[in-house]
Amino acid sequence: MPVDDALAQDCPIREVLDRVGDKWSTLIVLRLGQRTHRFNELHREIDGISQRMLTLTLRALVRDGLVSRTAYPTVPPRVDYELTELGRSLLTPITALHEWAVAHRDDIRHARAGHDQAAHAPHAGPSPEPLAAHP
Amino acid sequence: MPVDDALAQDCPIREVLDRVGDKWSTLIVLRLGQRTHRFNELHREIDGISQRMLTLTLRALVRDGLVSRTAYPTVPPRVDYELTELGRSLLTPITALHEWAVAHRDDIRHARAGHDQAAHAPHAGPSPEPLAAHP
DNA sequence: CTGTATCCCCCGGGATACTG
DNA sequence: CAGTATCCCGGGGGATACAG
Repeated sequence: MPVDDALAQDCPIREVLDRVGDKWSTLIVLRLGQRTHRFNELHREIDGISQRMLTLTLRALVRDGLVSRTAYPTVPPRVDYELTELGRSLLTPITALHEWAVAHRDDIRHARAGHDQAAHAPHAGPSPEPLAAHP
Repeated sequence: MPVDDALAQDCPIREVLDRVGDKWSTLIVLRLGQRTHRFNELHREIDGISQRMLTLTLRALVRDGLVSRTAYPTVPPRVDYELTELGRSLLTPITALHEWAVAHRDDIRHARAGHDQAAHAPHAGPSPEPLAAHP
């Protein structure tokens, strides 16, 4: 499929990005990629997530068929969340993304540092502006 | 590298997700993966993006060393944006993500439809609740 | 053409309290 | 334990106008 289609307005990648895009979904999927988790396990392990967002994000993931929810009618209640096969298949690309992040984190750090320093420097731009006239 | 590290609080994937996460960055990178673009070309081709967000997102991408900006001091001005090598390397994982999206868009659609229908159905859940007592 | 500067609204999402 | 229900604030981001 041509990439152009992916860039059209109603393209599928937008839907996916709306899921992968929010950090919580991705972090949850990565966690569940390790093993099945209970609600509070996720709550404890994913630092900074609020109960509300954990609930909402899990609901969305279940709705999209990426995560399965199993409730045991015991007291106290127990609910297990685990990746579906679809969810596990998503693990592949987001793991690739994760690996890229790890491999290039320093590149980004350096780029930022260099860029910020250039901005604060007194003057004399690092790159001589290209000169040209265009039609 | 163990995935656990990626799930720690200050993990690199969070930084990356903050970039890839917002839909605009990814769409811009995909566009620039095709070819160099001028400002207004991106503005026209990326449906729905505001001038403000295009500017801000491009600035962030340049700052992170993913995109290079070349301004020609002509009148009218002309500015070219293109992926750096780092940017092109990012293209690989997000293309993988894109391909996943294309391959599984229907799966998600169906999952959603099924889930929503089950919610609206009069009664009789589709999956018989598992019964068990746990320690 | 390529931005910058403002205004301003909306809602994402945190904090807190309550329930089955 | 596993959620729901409310309140409420900040800032993300659109619309618009202006500038080099």
